[in-house]
Amino acid sequence: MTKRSTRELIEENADALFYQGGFEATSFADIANAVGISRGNFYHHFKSKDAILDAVITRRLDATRAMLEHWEADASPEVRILAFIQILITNRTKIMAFGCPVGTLNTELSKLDHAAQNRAAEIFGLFRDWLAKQFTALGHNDDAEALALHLLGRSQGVAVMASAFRDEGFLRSEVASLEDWLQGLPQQLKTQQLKTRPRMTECS
Amino acid sequence: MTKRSTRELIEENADALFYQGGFEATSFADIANAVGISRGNFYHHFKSKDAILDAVITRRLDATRAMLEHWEADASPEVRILAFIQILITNRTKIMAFGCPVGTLNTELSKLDHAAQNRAAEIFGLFRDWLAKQFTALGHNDDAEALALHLLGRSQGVAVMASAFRDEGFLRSEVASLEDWLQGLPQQLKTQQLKTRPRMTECS
DNA sequence: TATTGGTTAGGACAGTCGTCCTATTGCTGT
DNA sequence: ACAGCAATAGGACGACTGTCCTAACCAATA
Repeated sequence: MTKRSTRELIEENADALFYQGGFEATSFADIANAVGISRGNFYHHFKSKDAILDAVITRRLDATRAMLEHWEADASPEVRILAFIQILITNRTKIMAFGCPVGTLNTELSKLDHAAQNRAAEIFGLFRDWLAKQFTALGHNDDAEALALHLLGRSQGVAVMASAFRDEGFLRSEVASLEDWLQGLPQQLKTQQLKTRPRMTECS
Repeated sequence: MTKRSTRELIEENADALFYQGGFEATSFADIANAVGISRGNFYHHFKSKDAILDAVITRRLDATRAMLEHWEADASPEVRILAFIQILITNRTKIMAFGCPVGTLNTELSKLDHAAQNRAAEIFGLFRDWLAKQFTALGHNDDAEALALHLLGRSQGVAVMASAFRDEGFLRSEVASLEDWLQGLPQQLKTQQLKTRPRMTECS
């Protein structure tokens, strides 16, 4: 395994701690303790708490770009959008415990009136633009961005409610509903029909 | 105007500050300063920060019950559910700045692993049960609760995204989409047809 | 070997946090 | 008028915060 630098270790641990406990509630001491270094050493790599937040957001932006690029290898726009929807299932345990990393960070930074909130929203922007591209490929010329935002919003709602109630059944039910919603969209240029599969009870 | 007691003033200010800045980021000094009293006086009324959080949650539970009871005066279940959807419009400015008070509090308390998160989720529970009652009145015997949770989740997603992007157009578009979703539901026992009205561009 | 410069540790700093204590004020009932 | 008690003010407390400083280490180079 590649040995990661101290700076990378700090970013990794800060990323996880900000997700699990929130930015404000996570202290320098928490991060330094998780990495196993002194606060002085920490300060040698990041000169302020905002600097580490900035690095974490950059890290998440990069990770998101890489994930979206990876999904581009999928056969059709439908399958790519389904890959997005499926992350709710893949990350369900963490989502039920801590919510969506993107949504909760934006929510917190909004309340703190933090300057980095705009950069955090860019992560949403990446998903929005990528999803809009997929919907455009499905023939939605005028409403591709609206569809992308709608899907993003639905996902965020699922994360918030599943976290508040710790309700995996609700999460799975809403994912099934989203998949049906995608399948039911009018698709002018649709080239490939998804095979139908059994679904859970749904409500829309 | 009725003169409010110091305790009520504390609860009011703490409620607003917890909403606007978050629970963790709001200090005793912030609240005492907003009310205009000393920290010592504050501690005479609430012996810990958890105690004031508990009072704020109780306050929100009571306010929610009162609001739901008030909506019961509306003519039909459809109109009552529409009243719920319309709070996104009514509170749009605050929602775009601070998100949904219920959702953001639950999100924060989840991350803090705070014992009061269960009580905070009860506020969602009030909405869920009330909405389920309305859907049941519309003839949805089996899926009333699923419909209620779906609508709650949709609303939460709207709040998160509208707050992240400060996008009022998205908020209004999603509200219109929700109204159409409600109107398009199969309603076995529907007694009154809503009059159609012009809608914004929507995406589902 | 001597020097350099990046890395690390650990403590100092002022400020703030939630909490607690004491003294004083002000009202109420007798 | 006086006793009693709630309400209020203000400061002390230890712990923790983000920040900064200095000294030691360690590897590479001259």
